[in-house]
Amino acid sequence: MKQIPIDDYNQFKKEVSALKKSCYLEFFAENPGVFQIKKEKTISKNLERIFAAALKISNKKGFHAMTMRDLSKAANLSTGALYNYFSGKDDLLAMMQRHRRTITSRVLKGNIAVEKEPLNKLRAAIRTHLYLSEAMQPWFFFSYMEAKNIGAKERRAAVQGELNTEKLFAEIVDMGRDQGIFLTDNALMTASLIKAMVQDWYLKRAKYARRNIDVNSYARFMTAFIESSLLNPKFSTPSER
Amino acid sequence: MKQIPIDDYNQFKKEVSALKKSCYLEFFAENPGVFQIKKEKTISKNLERIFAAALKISNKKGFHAMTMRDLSKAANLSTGALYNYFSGKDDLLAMMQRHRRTITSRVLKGNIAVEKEPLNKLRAAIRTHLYLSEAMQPWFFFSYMEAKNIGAKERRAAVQGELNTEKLFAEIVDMGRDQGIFLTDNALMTASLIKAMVQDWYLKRAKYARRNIDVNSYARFMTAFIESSLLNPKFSTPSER
DNA sequence: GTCTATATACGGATAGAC
DNA sequence: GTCTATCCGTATATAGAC
Repeated sequence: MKQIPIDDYNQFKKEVSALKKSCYLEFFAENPGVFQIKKEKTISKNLERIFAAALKISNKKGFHAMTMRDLSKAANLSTGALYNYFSGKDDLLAMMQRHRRTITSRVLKGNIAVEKEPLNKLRAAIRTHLYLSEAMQPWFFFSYMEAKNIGAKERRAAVQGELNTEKLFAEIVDMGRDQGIFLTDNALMTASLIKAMVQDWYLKRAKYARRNIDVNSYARFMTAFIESSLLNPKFSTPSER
Repeated sequence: MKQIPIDDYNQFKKEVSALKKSCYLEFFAENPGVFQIKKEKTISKNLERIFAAALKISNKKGFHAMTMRDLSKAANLSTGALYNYFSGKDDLLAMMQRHRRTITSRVLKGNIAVEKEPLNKLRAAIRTHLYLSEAMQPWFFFSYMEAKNIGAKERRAAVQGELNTEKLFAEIVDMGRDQGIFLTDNALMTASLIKAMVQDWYLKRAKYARRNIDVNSYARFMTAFIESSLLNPKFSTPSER
């Protein structure tokens, strides 16, 4: 997975946007016959419209409350046409969950792997997660809120995805502890708390927007707060930026 | 509001249980004519069954996906009888949201007011919030997940309730900073992060249960993590417990 | 590929007996 | 107070024309 720079949000956003599109096509290539549609161009364009509409409506009143009529109107496609892109509402939900998970996993792993020092890894992990959930906020909000409303198999995948993300954080904290840079008696619990904080960013987006706190301010504050708790004073470095 | 002790969870739980029941009766007394029911005993017993059933089903598959038939079966009342206790699904949802908010606000404010020192206030606030959301976990999970699926007026009340809770934390941090005990350059942001961490407790209950982390371990770890970040080293005290 | 029209089922709410 | 039976709107999904 190629790395996406994490010091410039605008640059990051552009690359995520490209990655999203390439994932549609990849999915299309890997699952021939799932769609009744032939042309890549058509499918890519319409999937994007469908997803955007589904996110907008679901995040306002819930996926289950969104009707196919709602969706067809917002996506500018008839209800009949929608069924060329997914086999039913459940299927649409599952597709969207998978799409978000795939992108998250790729971007996170890629960006963390680039860094070698625990402290830099931790900073990269936090900032990448924040940037990604900012660039795809409706997707993250949707995934979180609708996670329980899917079939058992898909739900297990969703839970597992969450645990994997947490594990990424935990491994970094663990490594830092082993090197004496971080002080903690429970790396996994530390990771849980960090995860809670990064999730708050996309779950309470409106609140932070009202207070004029953008993703960079949030990243700076959160990082400083965590490092102030976690860093071994013996190794203290000037704080980031 | 009388204080509920926060060093013993079992004791706490018992008192919250009593408070819950008294809130039903209070609501009943304050709104004569809302219910078609006459006897306090009947209404209290059935409301409890209805709420319990609604929480169980909604938290599994979402309030909107729960049908009146589901609810009637789980509550052991016919669909017709249910309408003696609320005027429709929307009304039920709103009632439940209000009930949770009322209790939260009373208990939190009461327990914080007892303490005078910022550090003790902070510890009381965190532990009370954790204990309360533990004793009423299904209620808190429900309120969070269904907050967006209600009418505009009720939603404003829900958002305001959240902000009030956050403000309780922020005021404590502010006071501590003024007294030189806490080090922070943004009390409100600190409160937001603390709130994100206490919320994680009731949102990811299953995860922590699987790891054998109970509410007391969580409280200890979280408190230690925050204090390690926030406390002015000049004033450092031996950590709690 | 997309549309309109429609089959079919399901859910909220009420009527009226007991 | 609670039940059963039922009305009626609405939702998903499909059929078939273009």
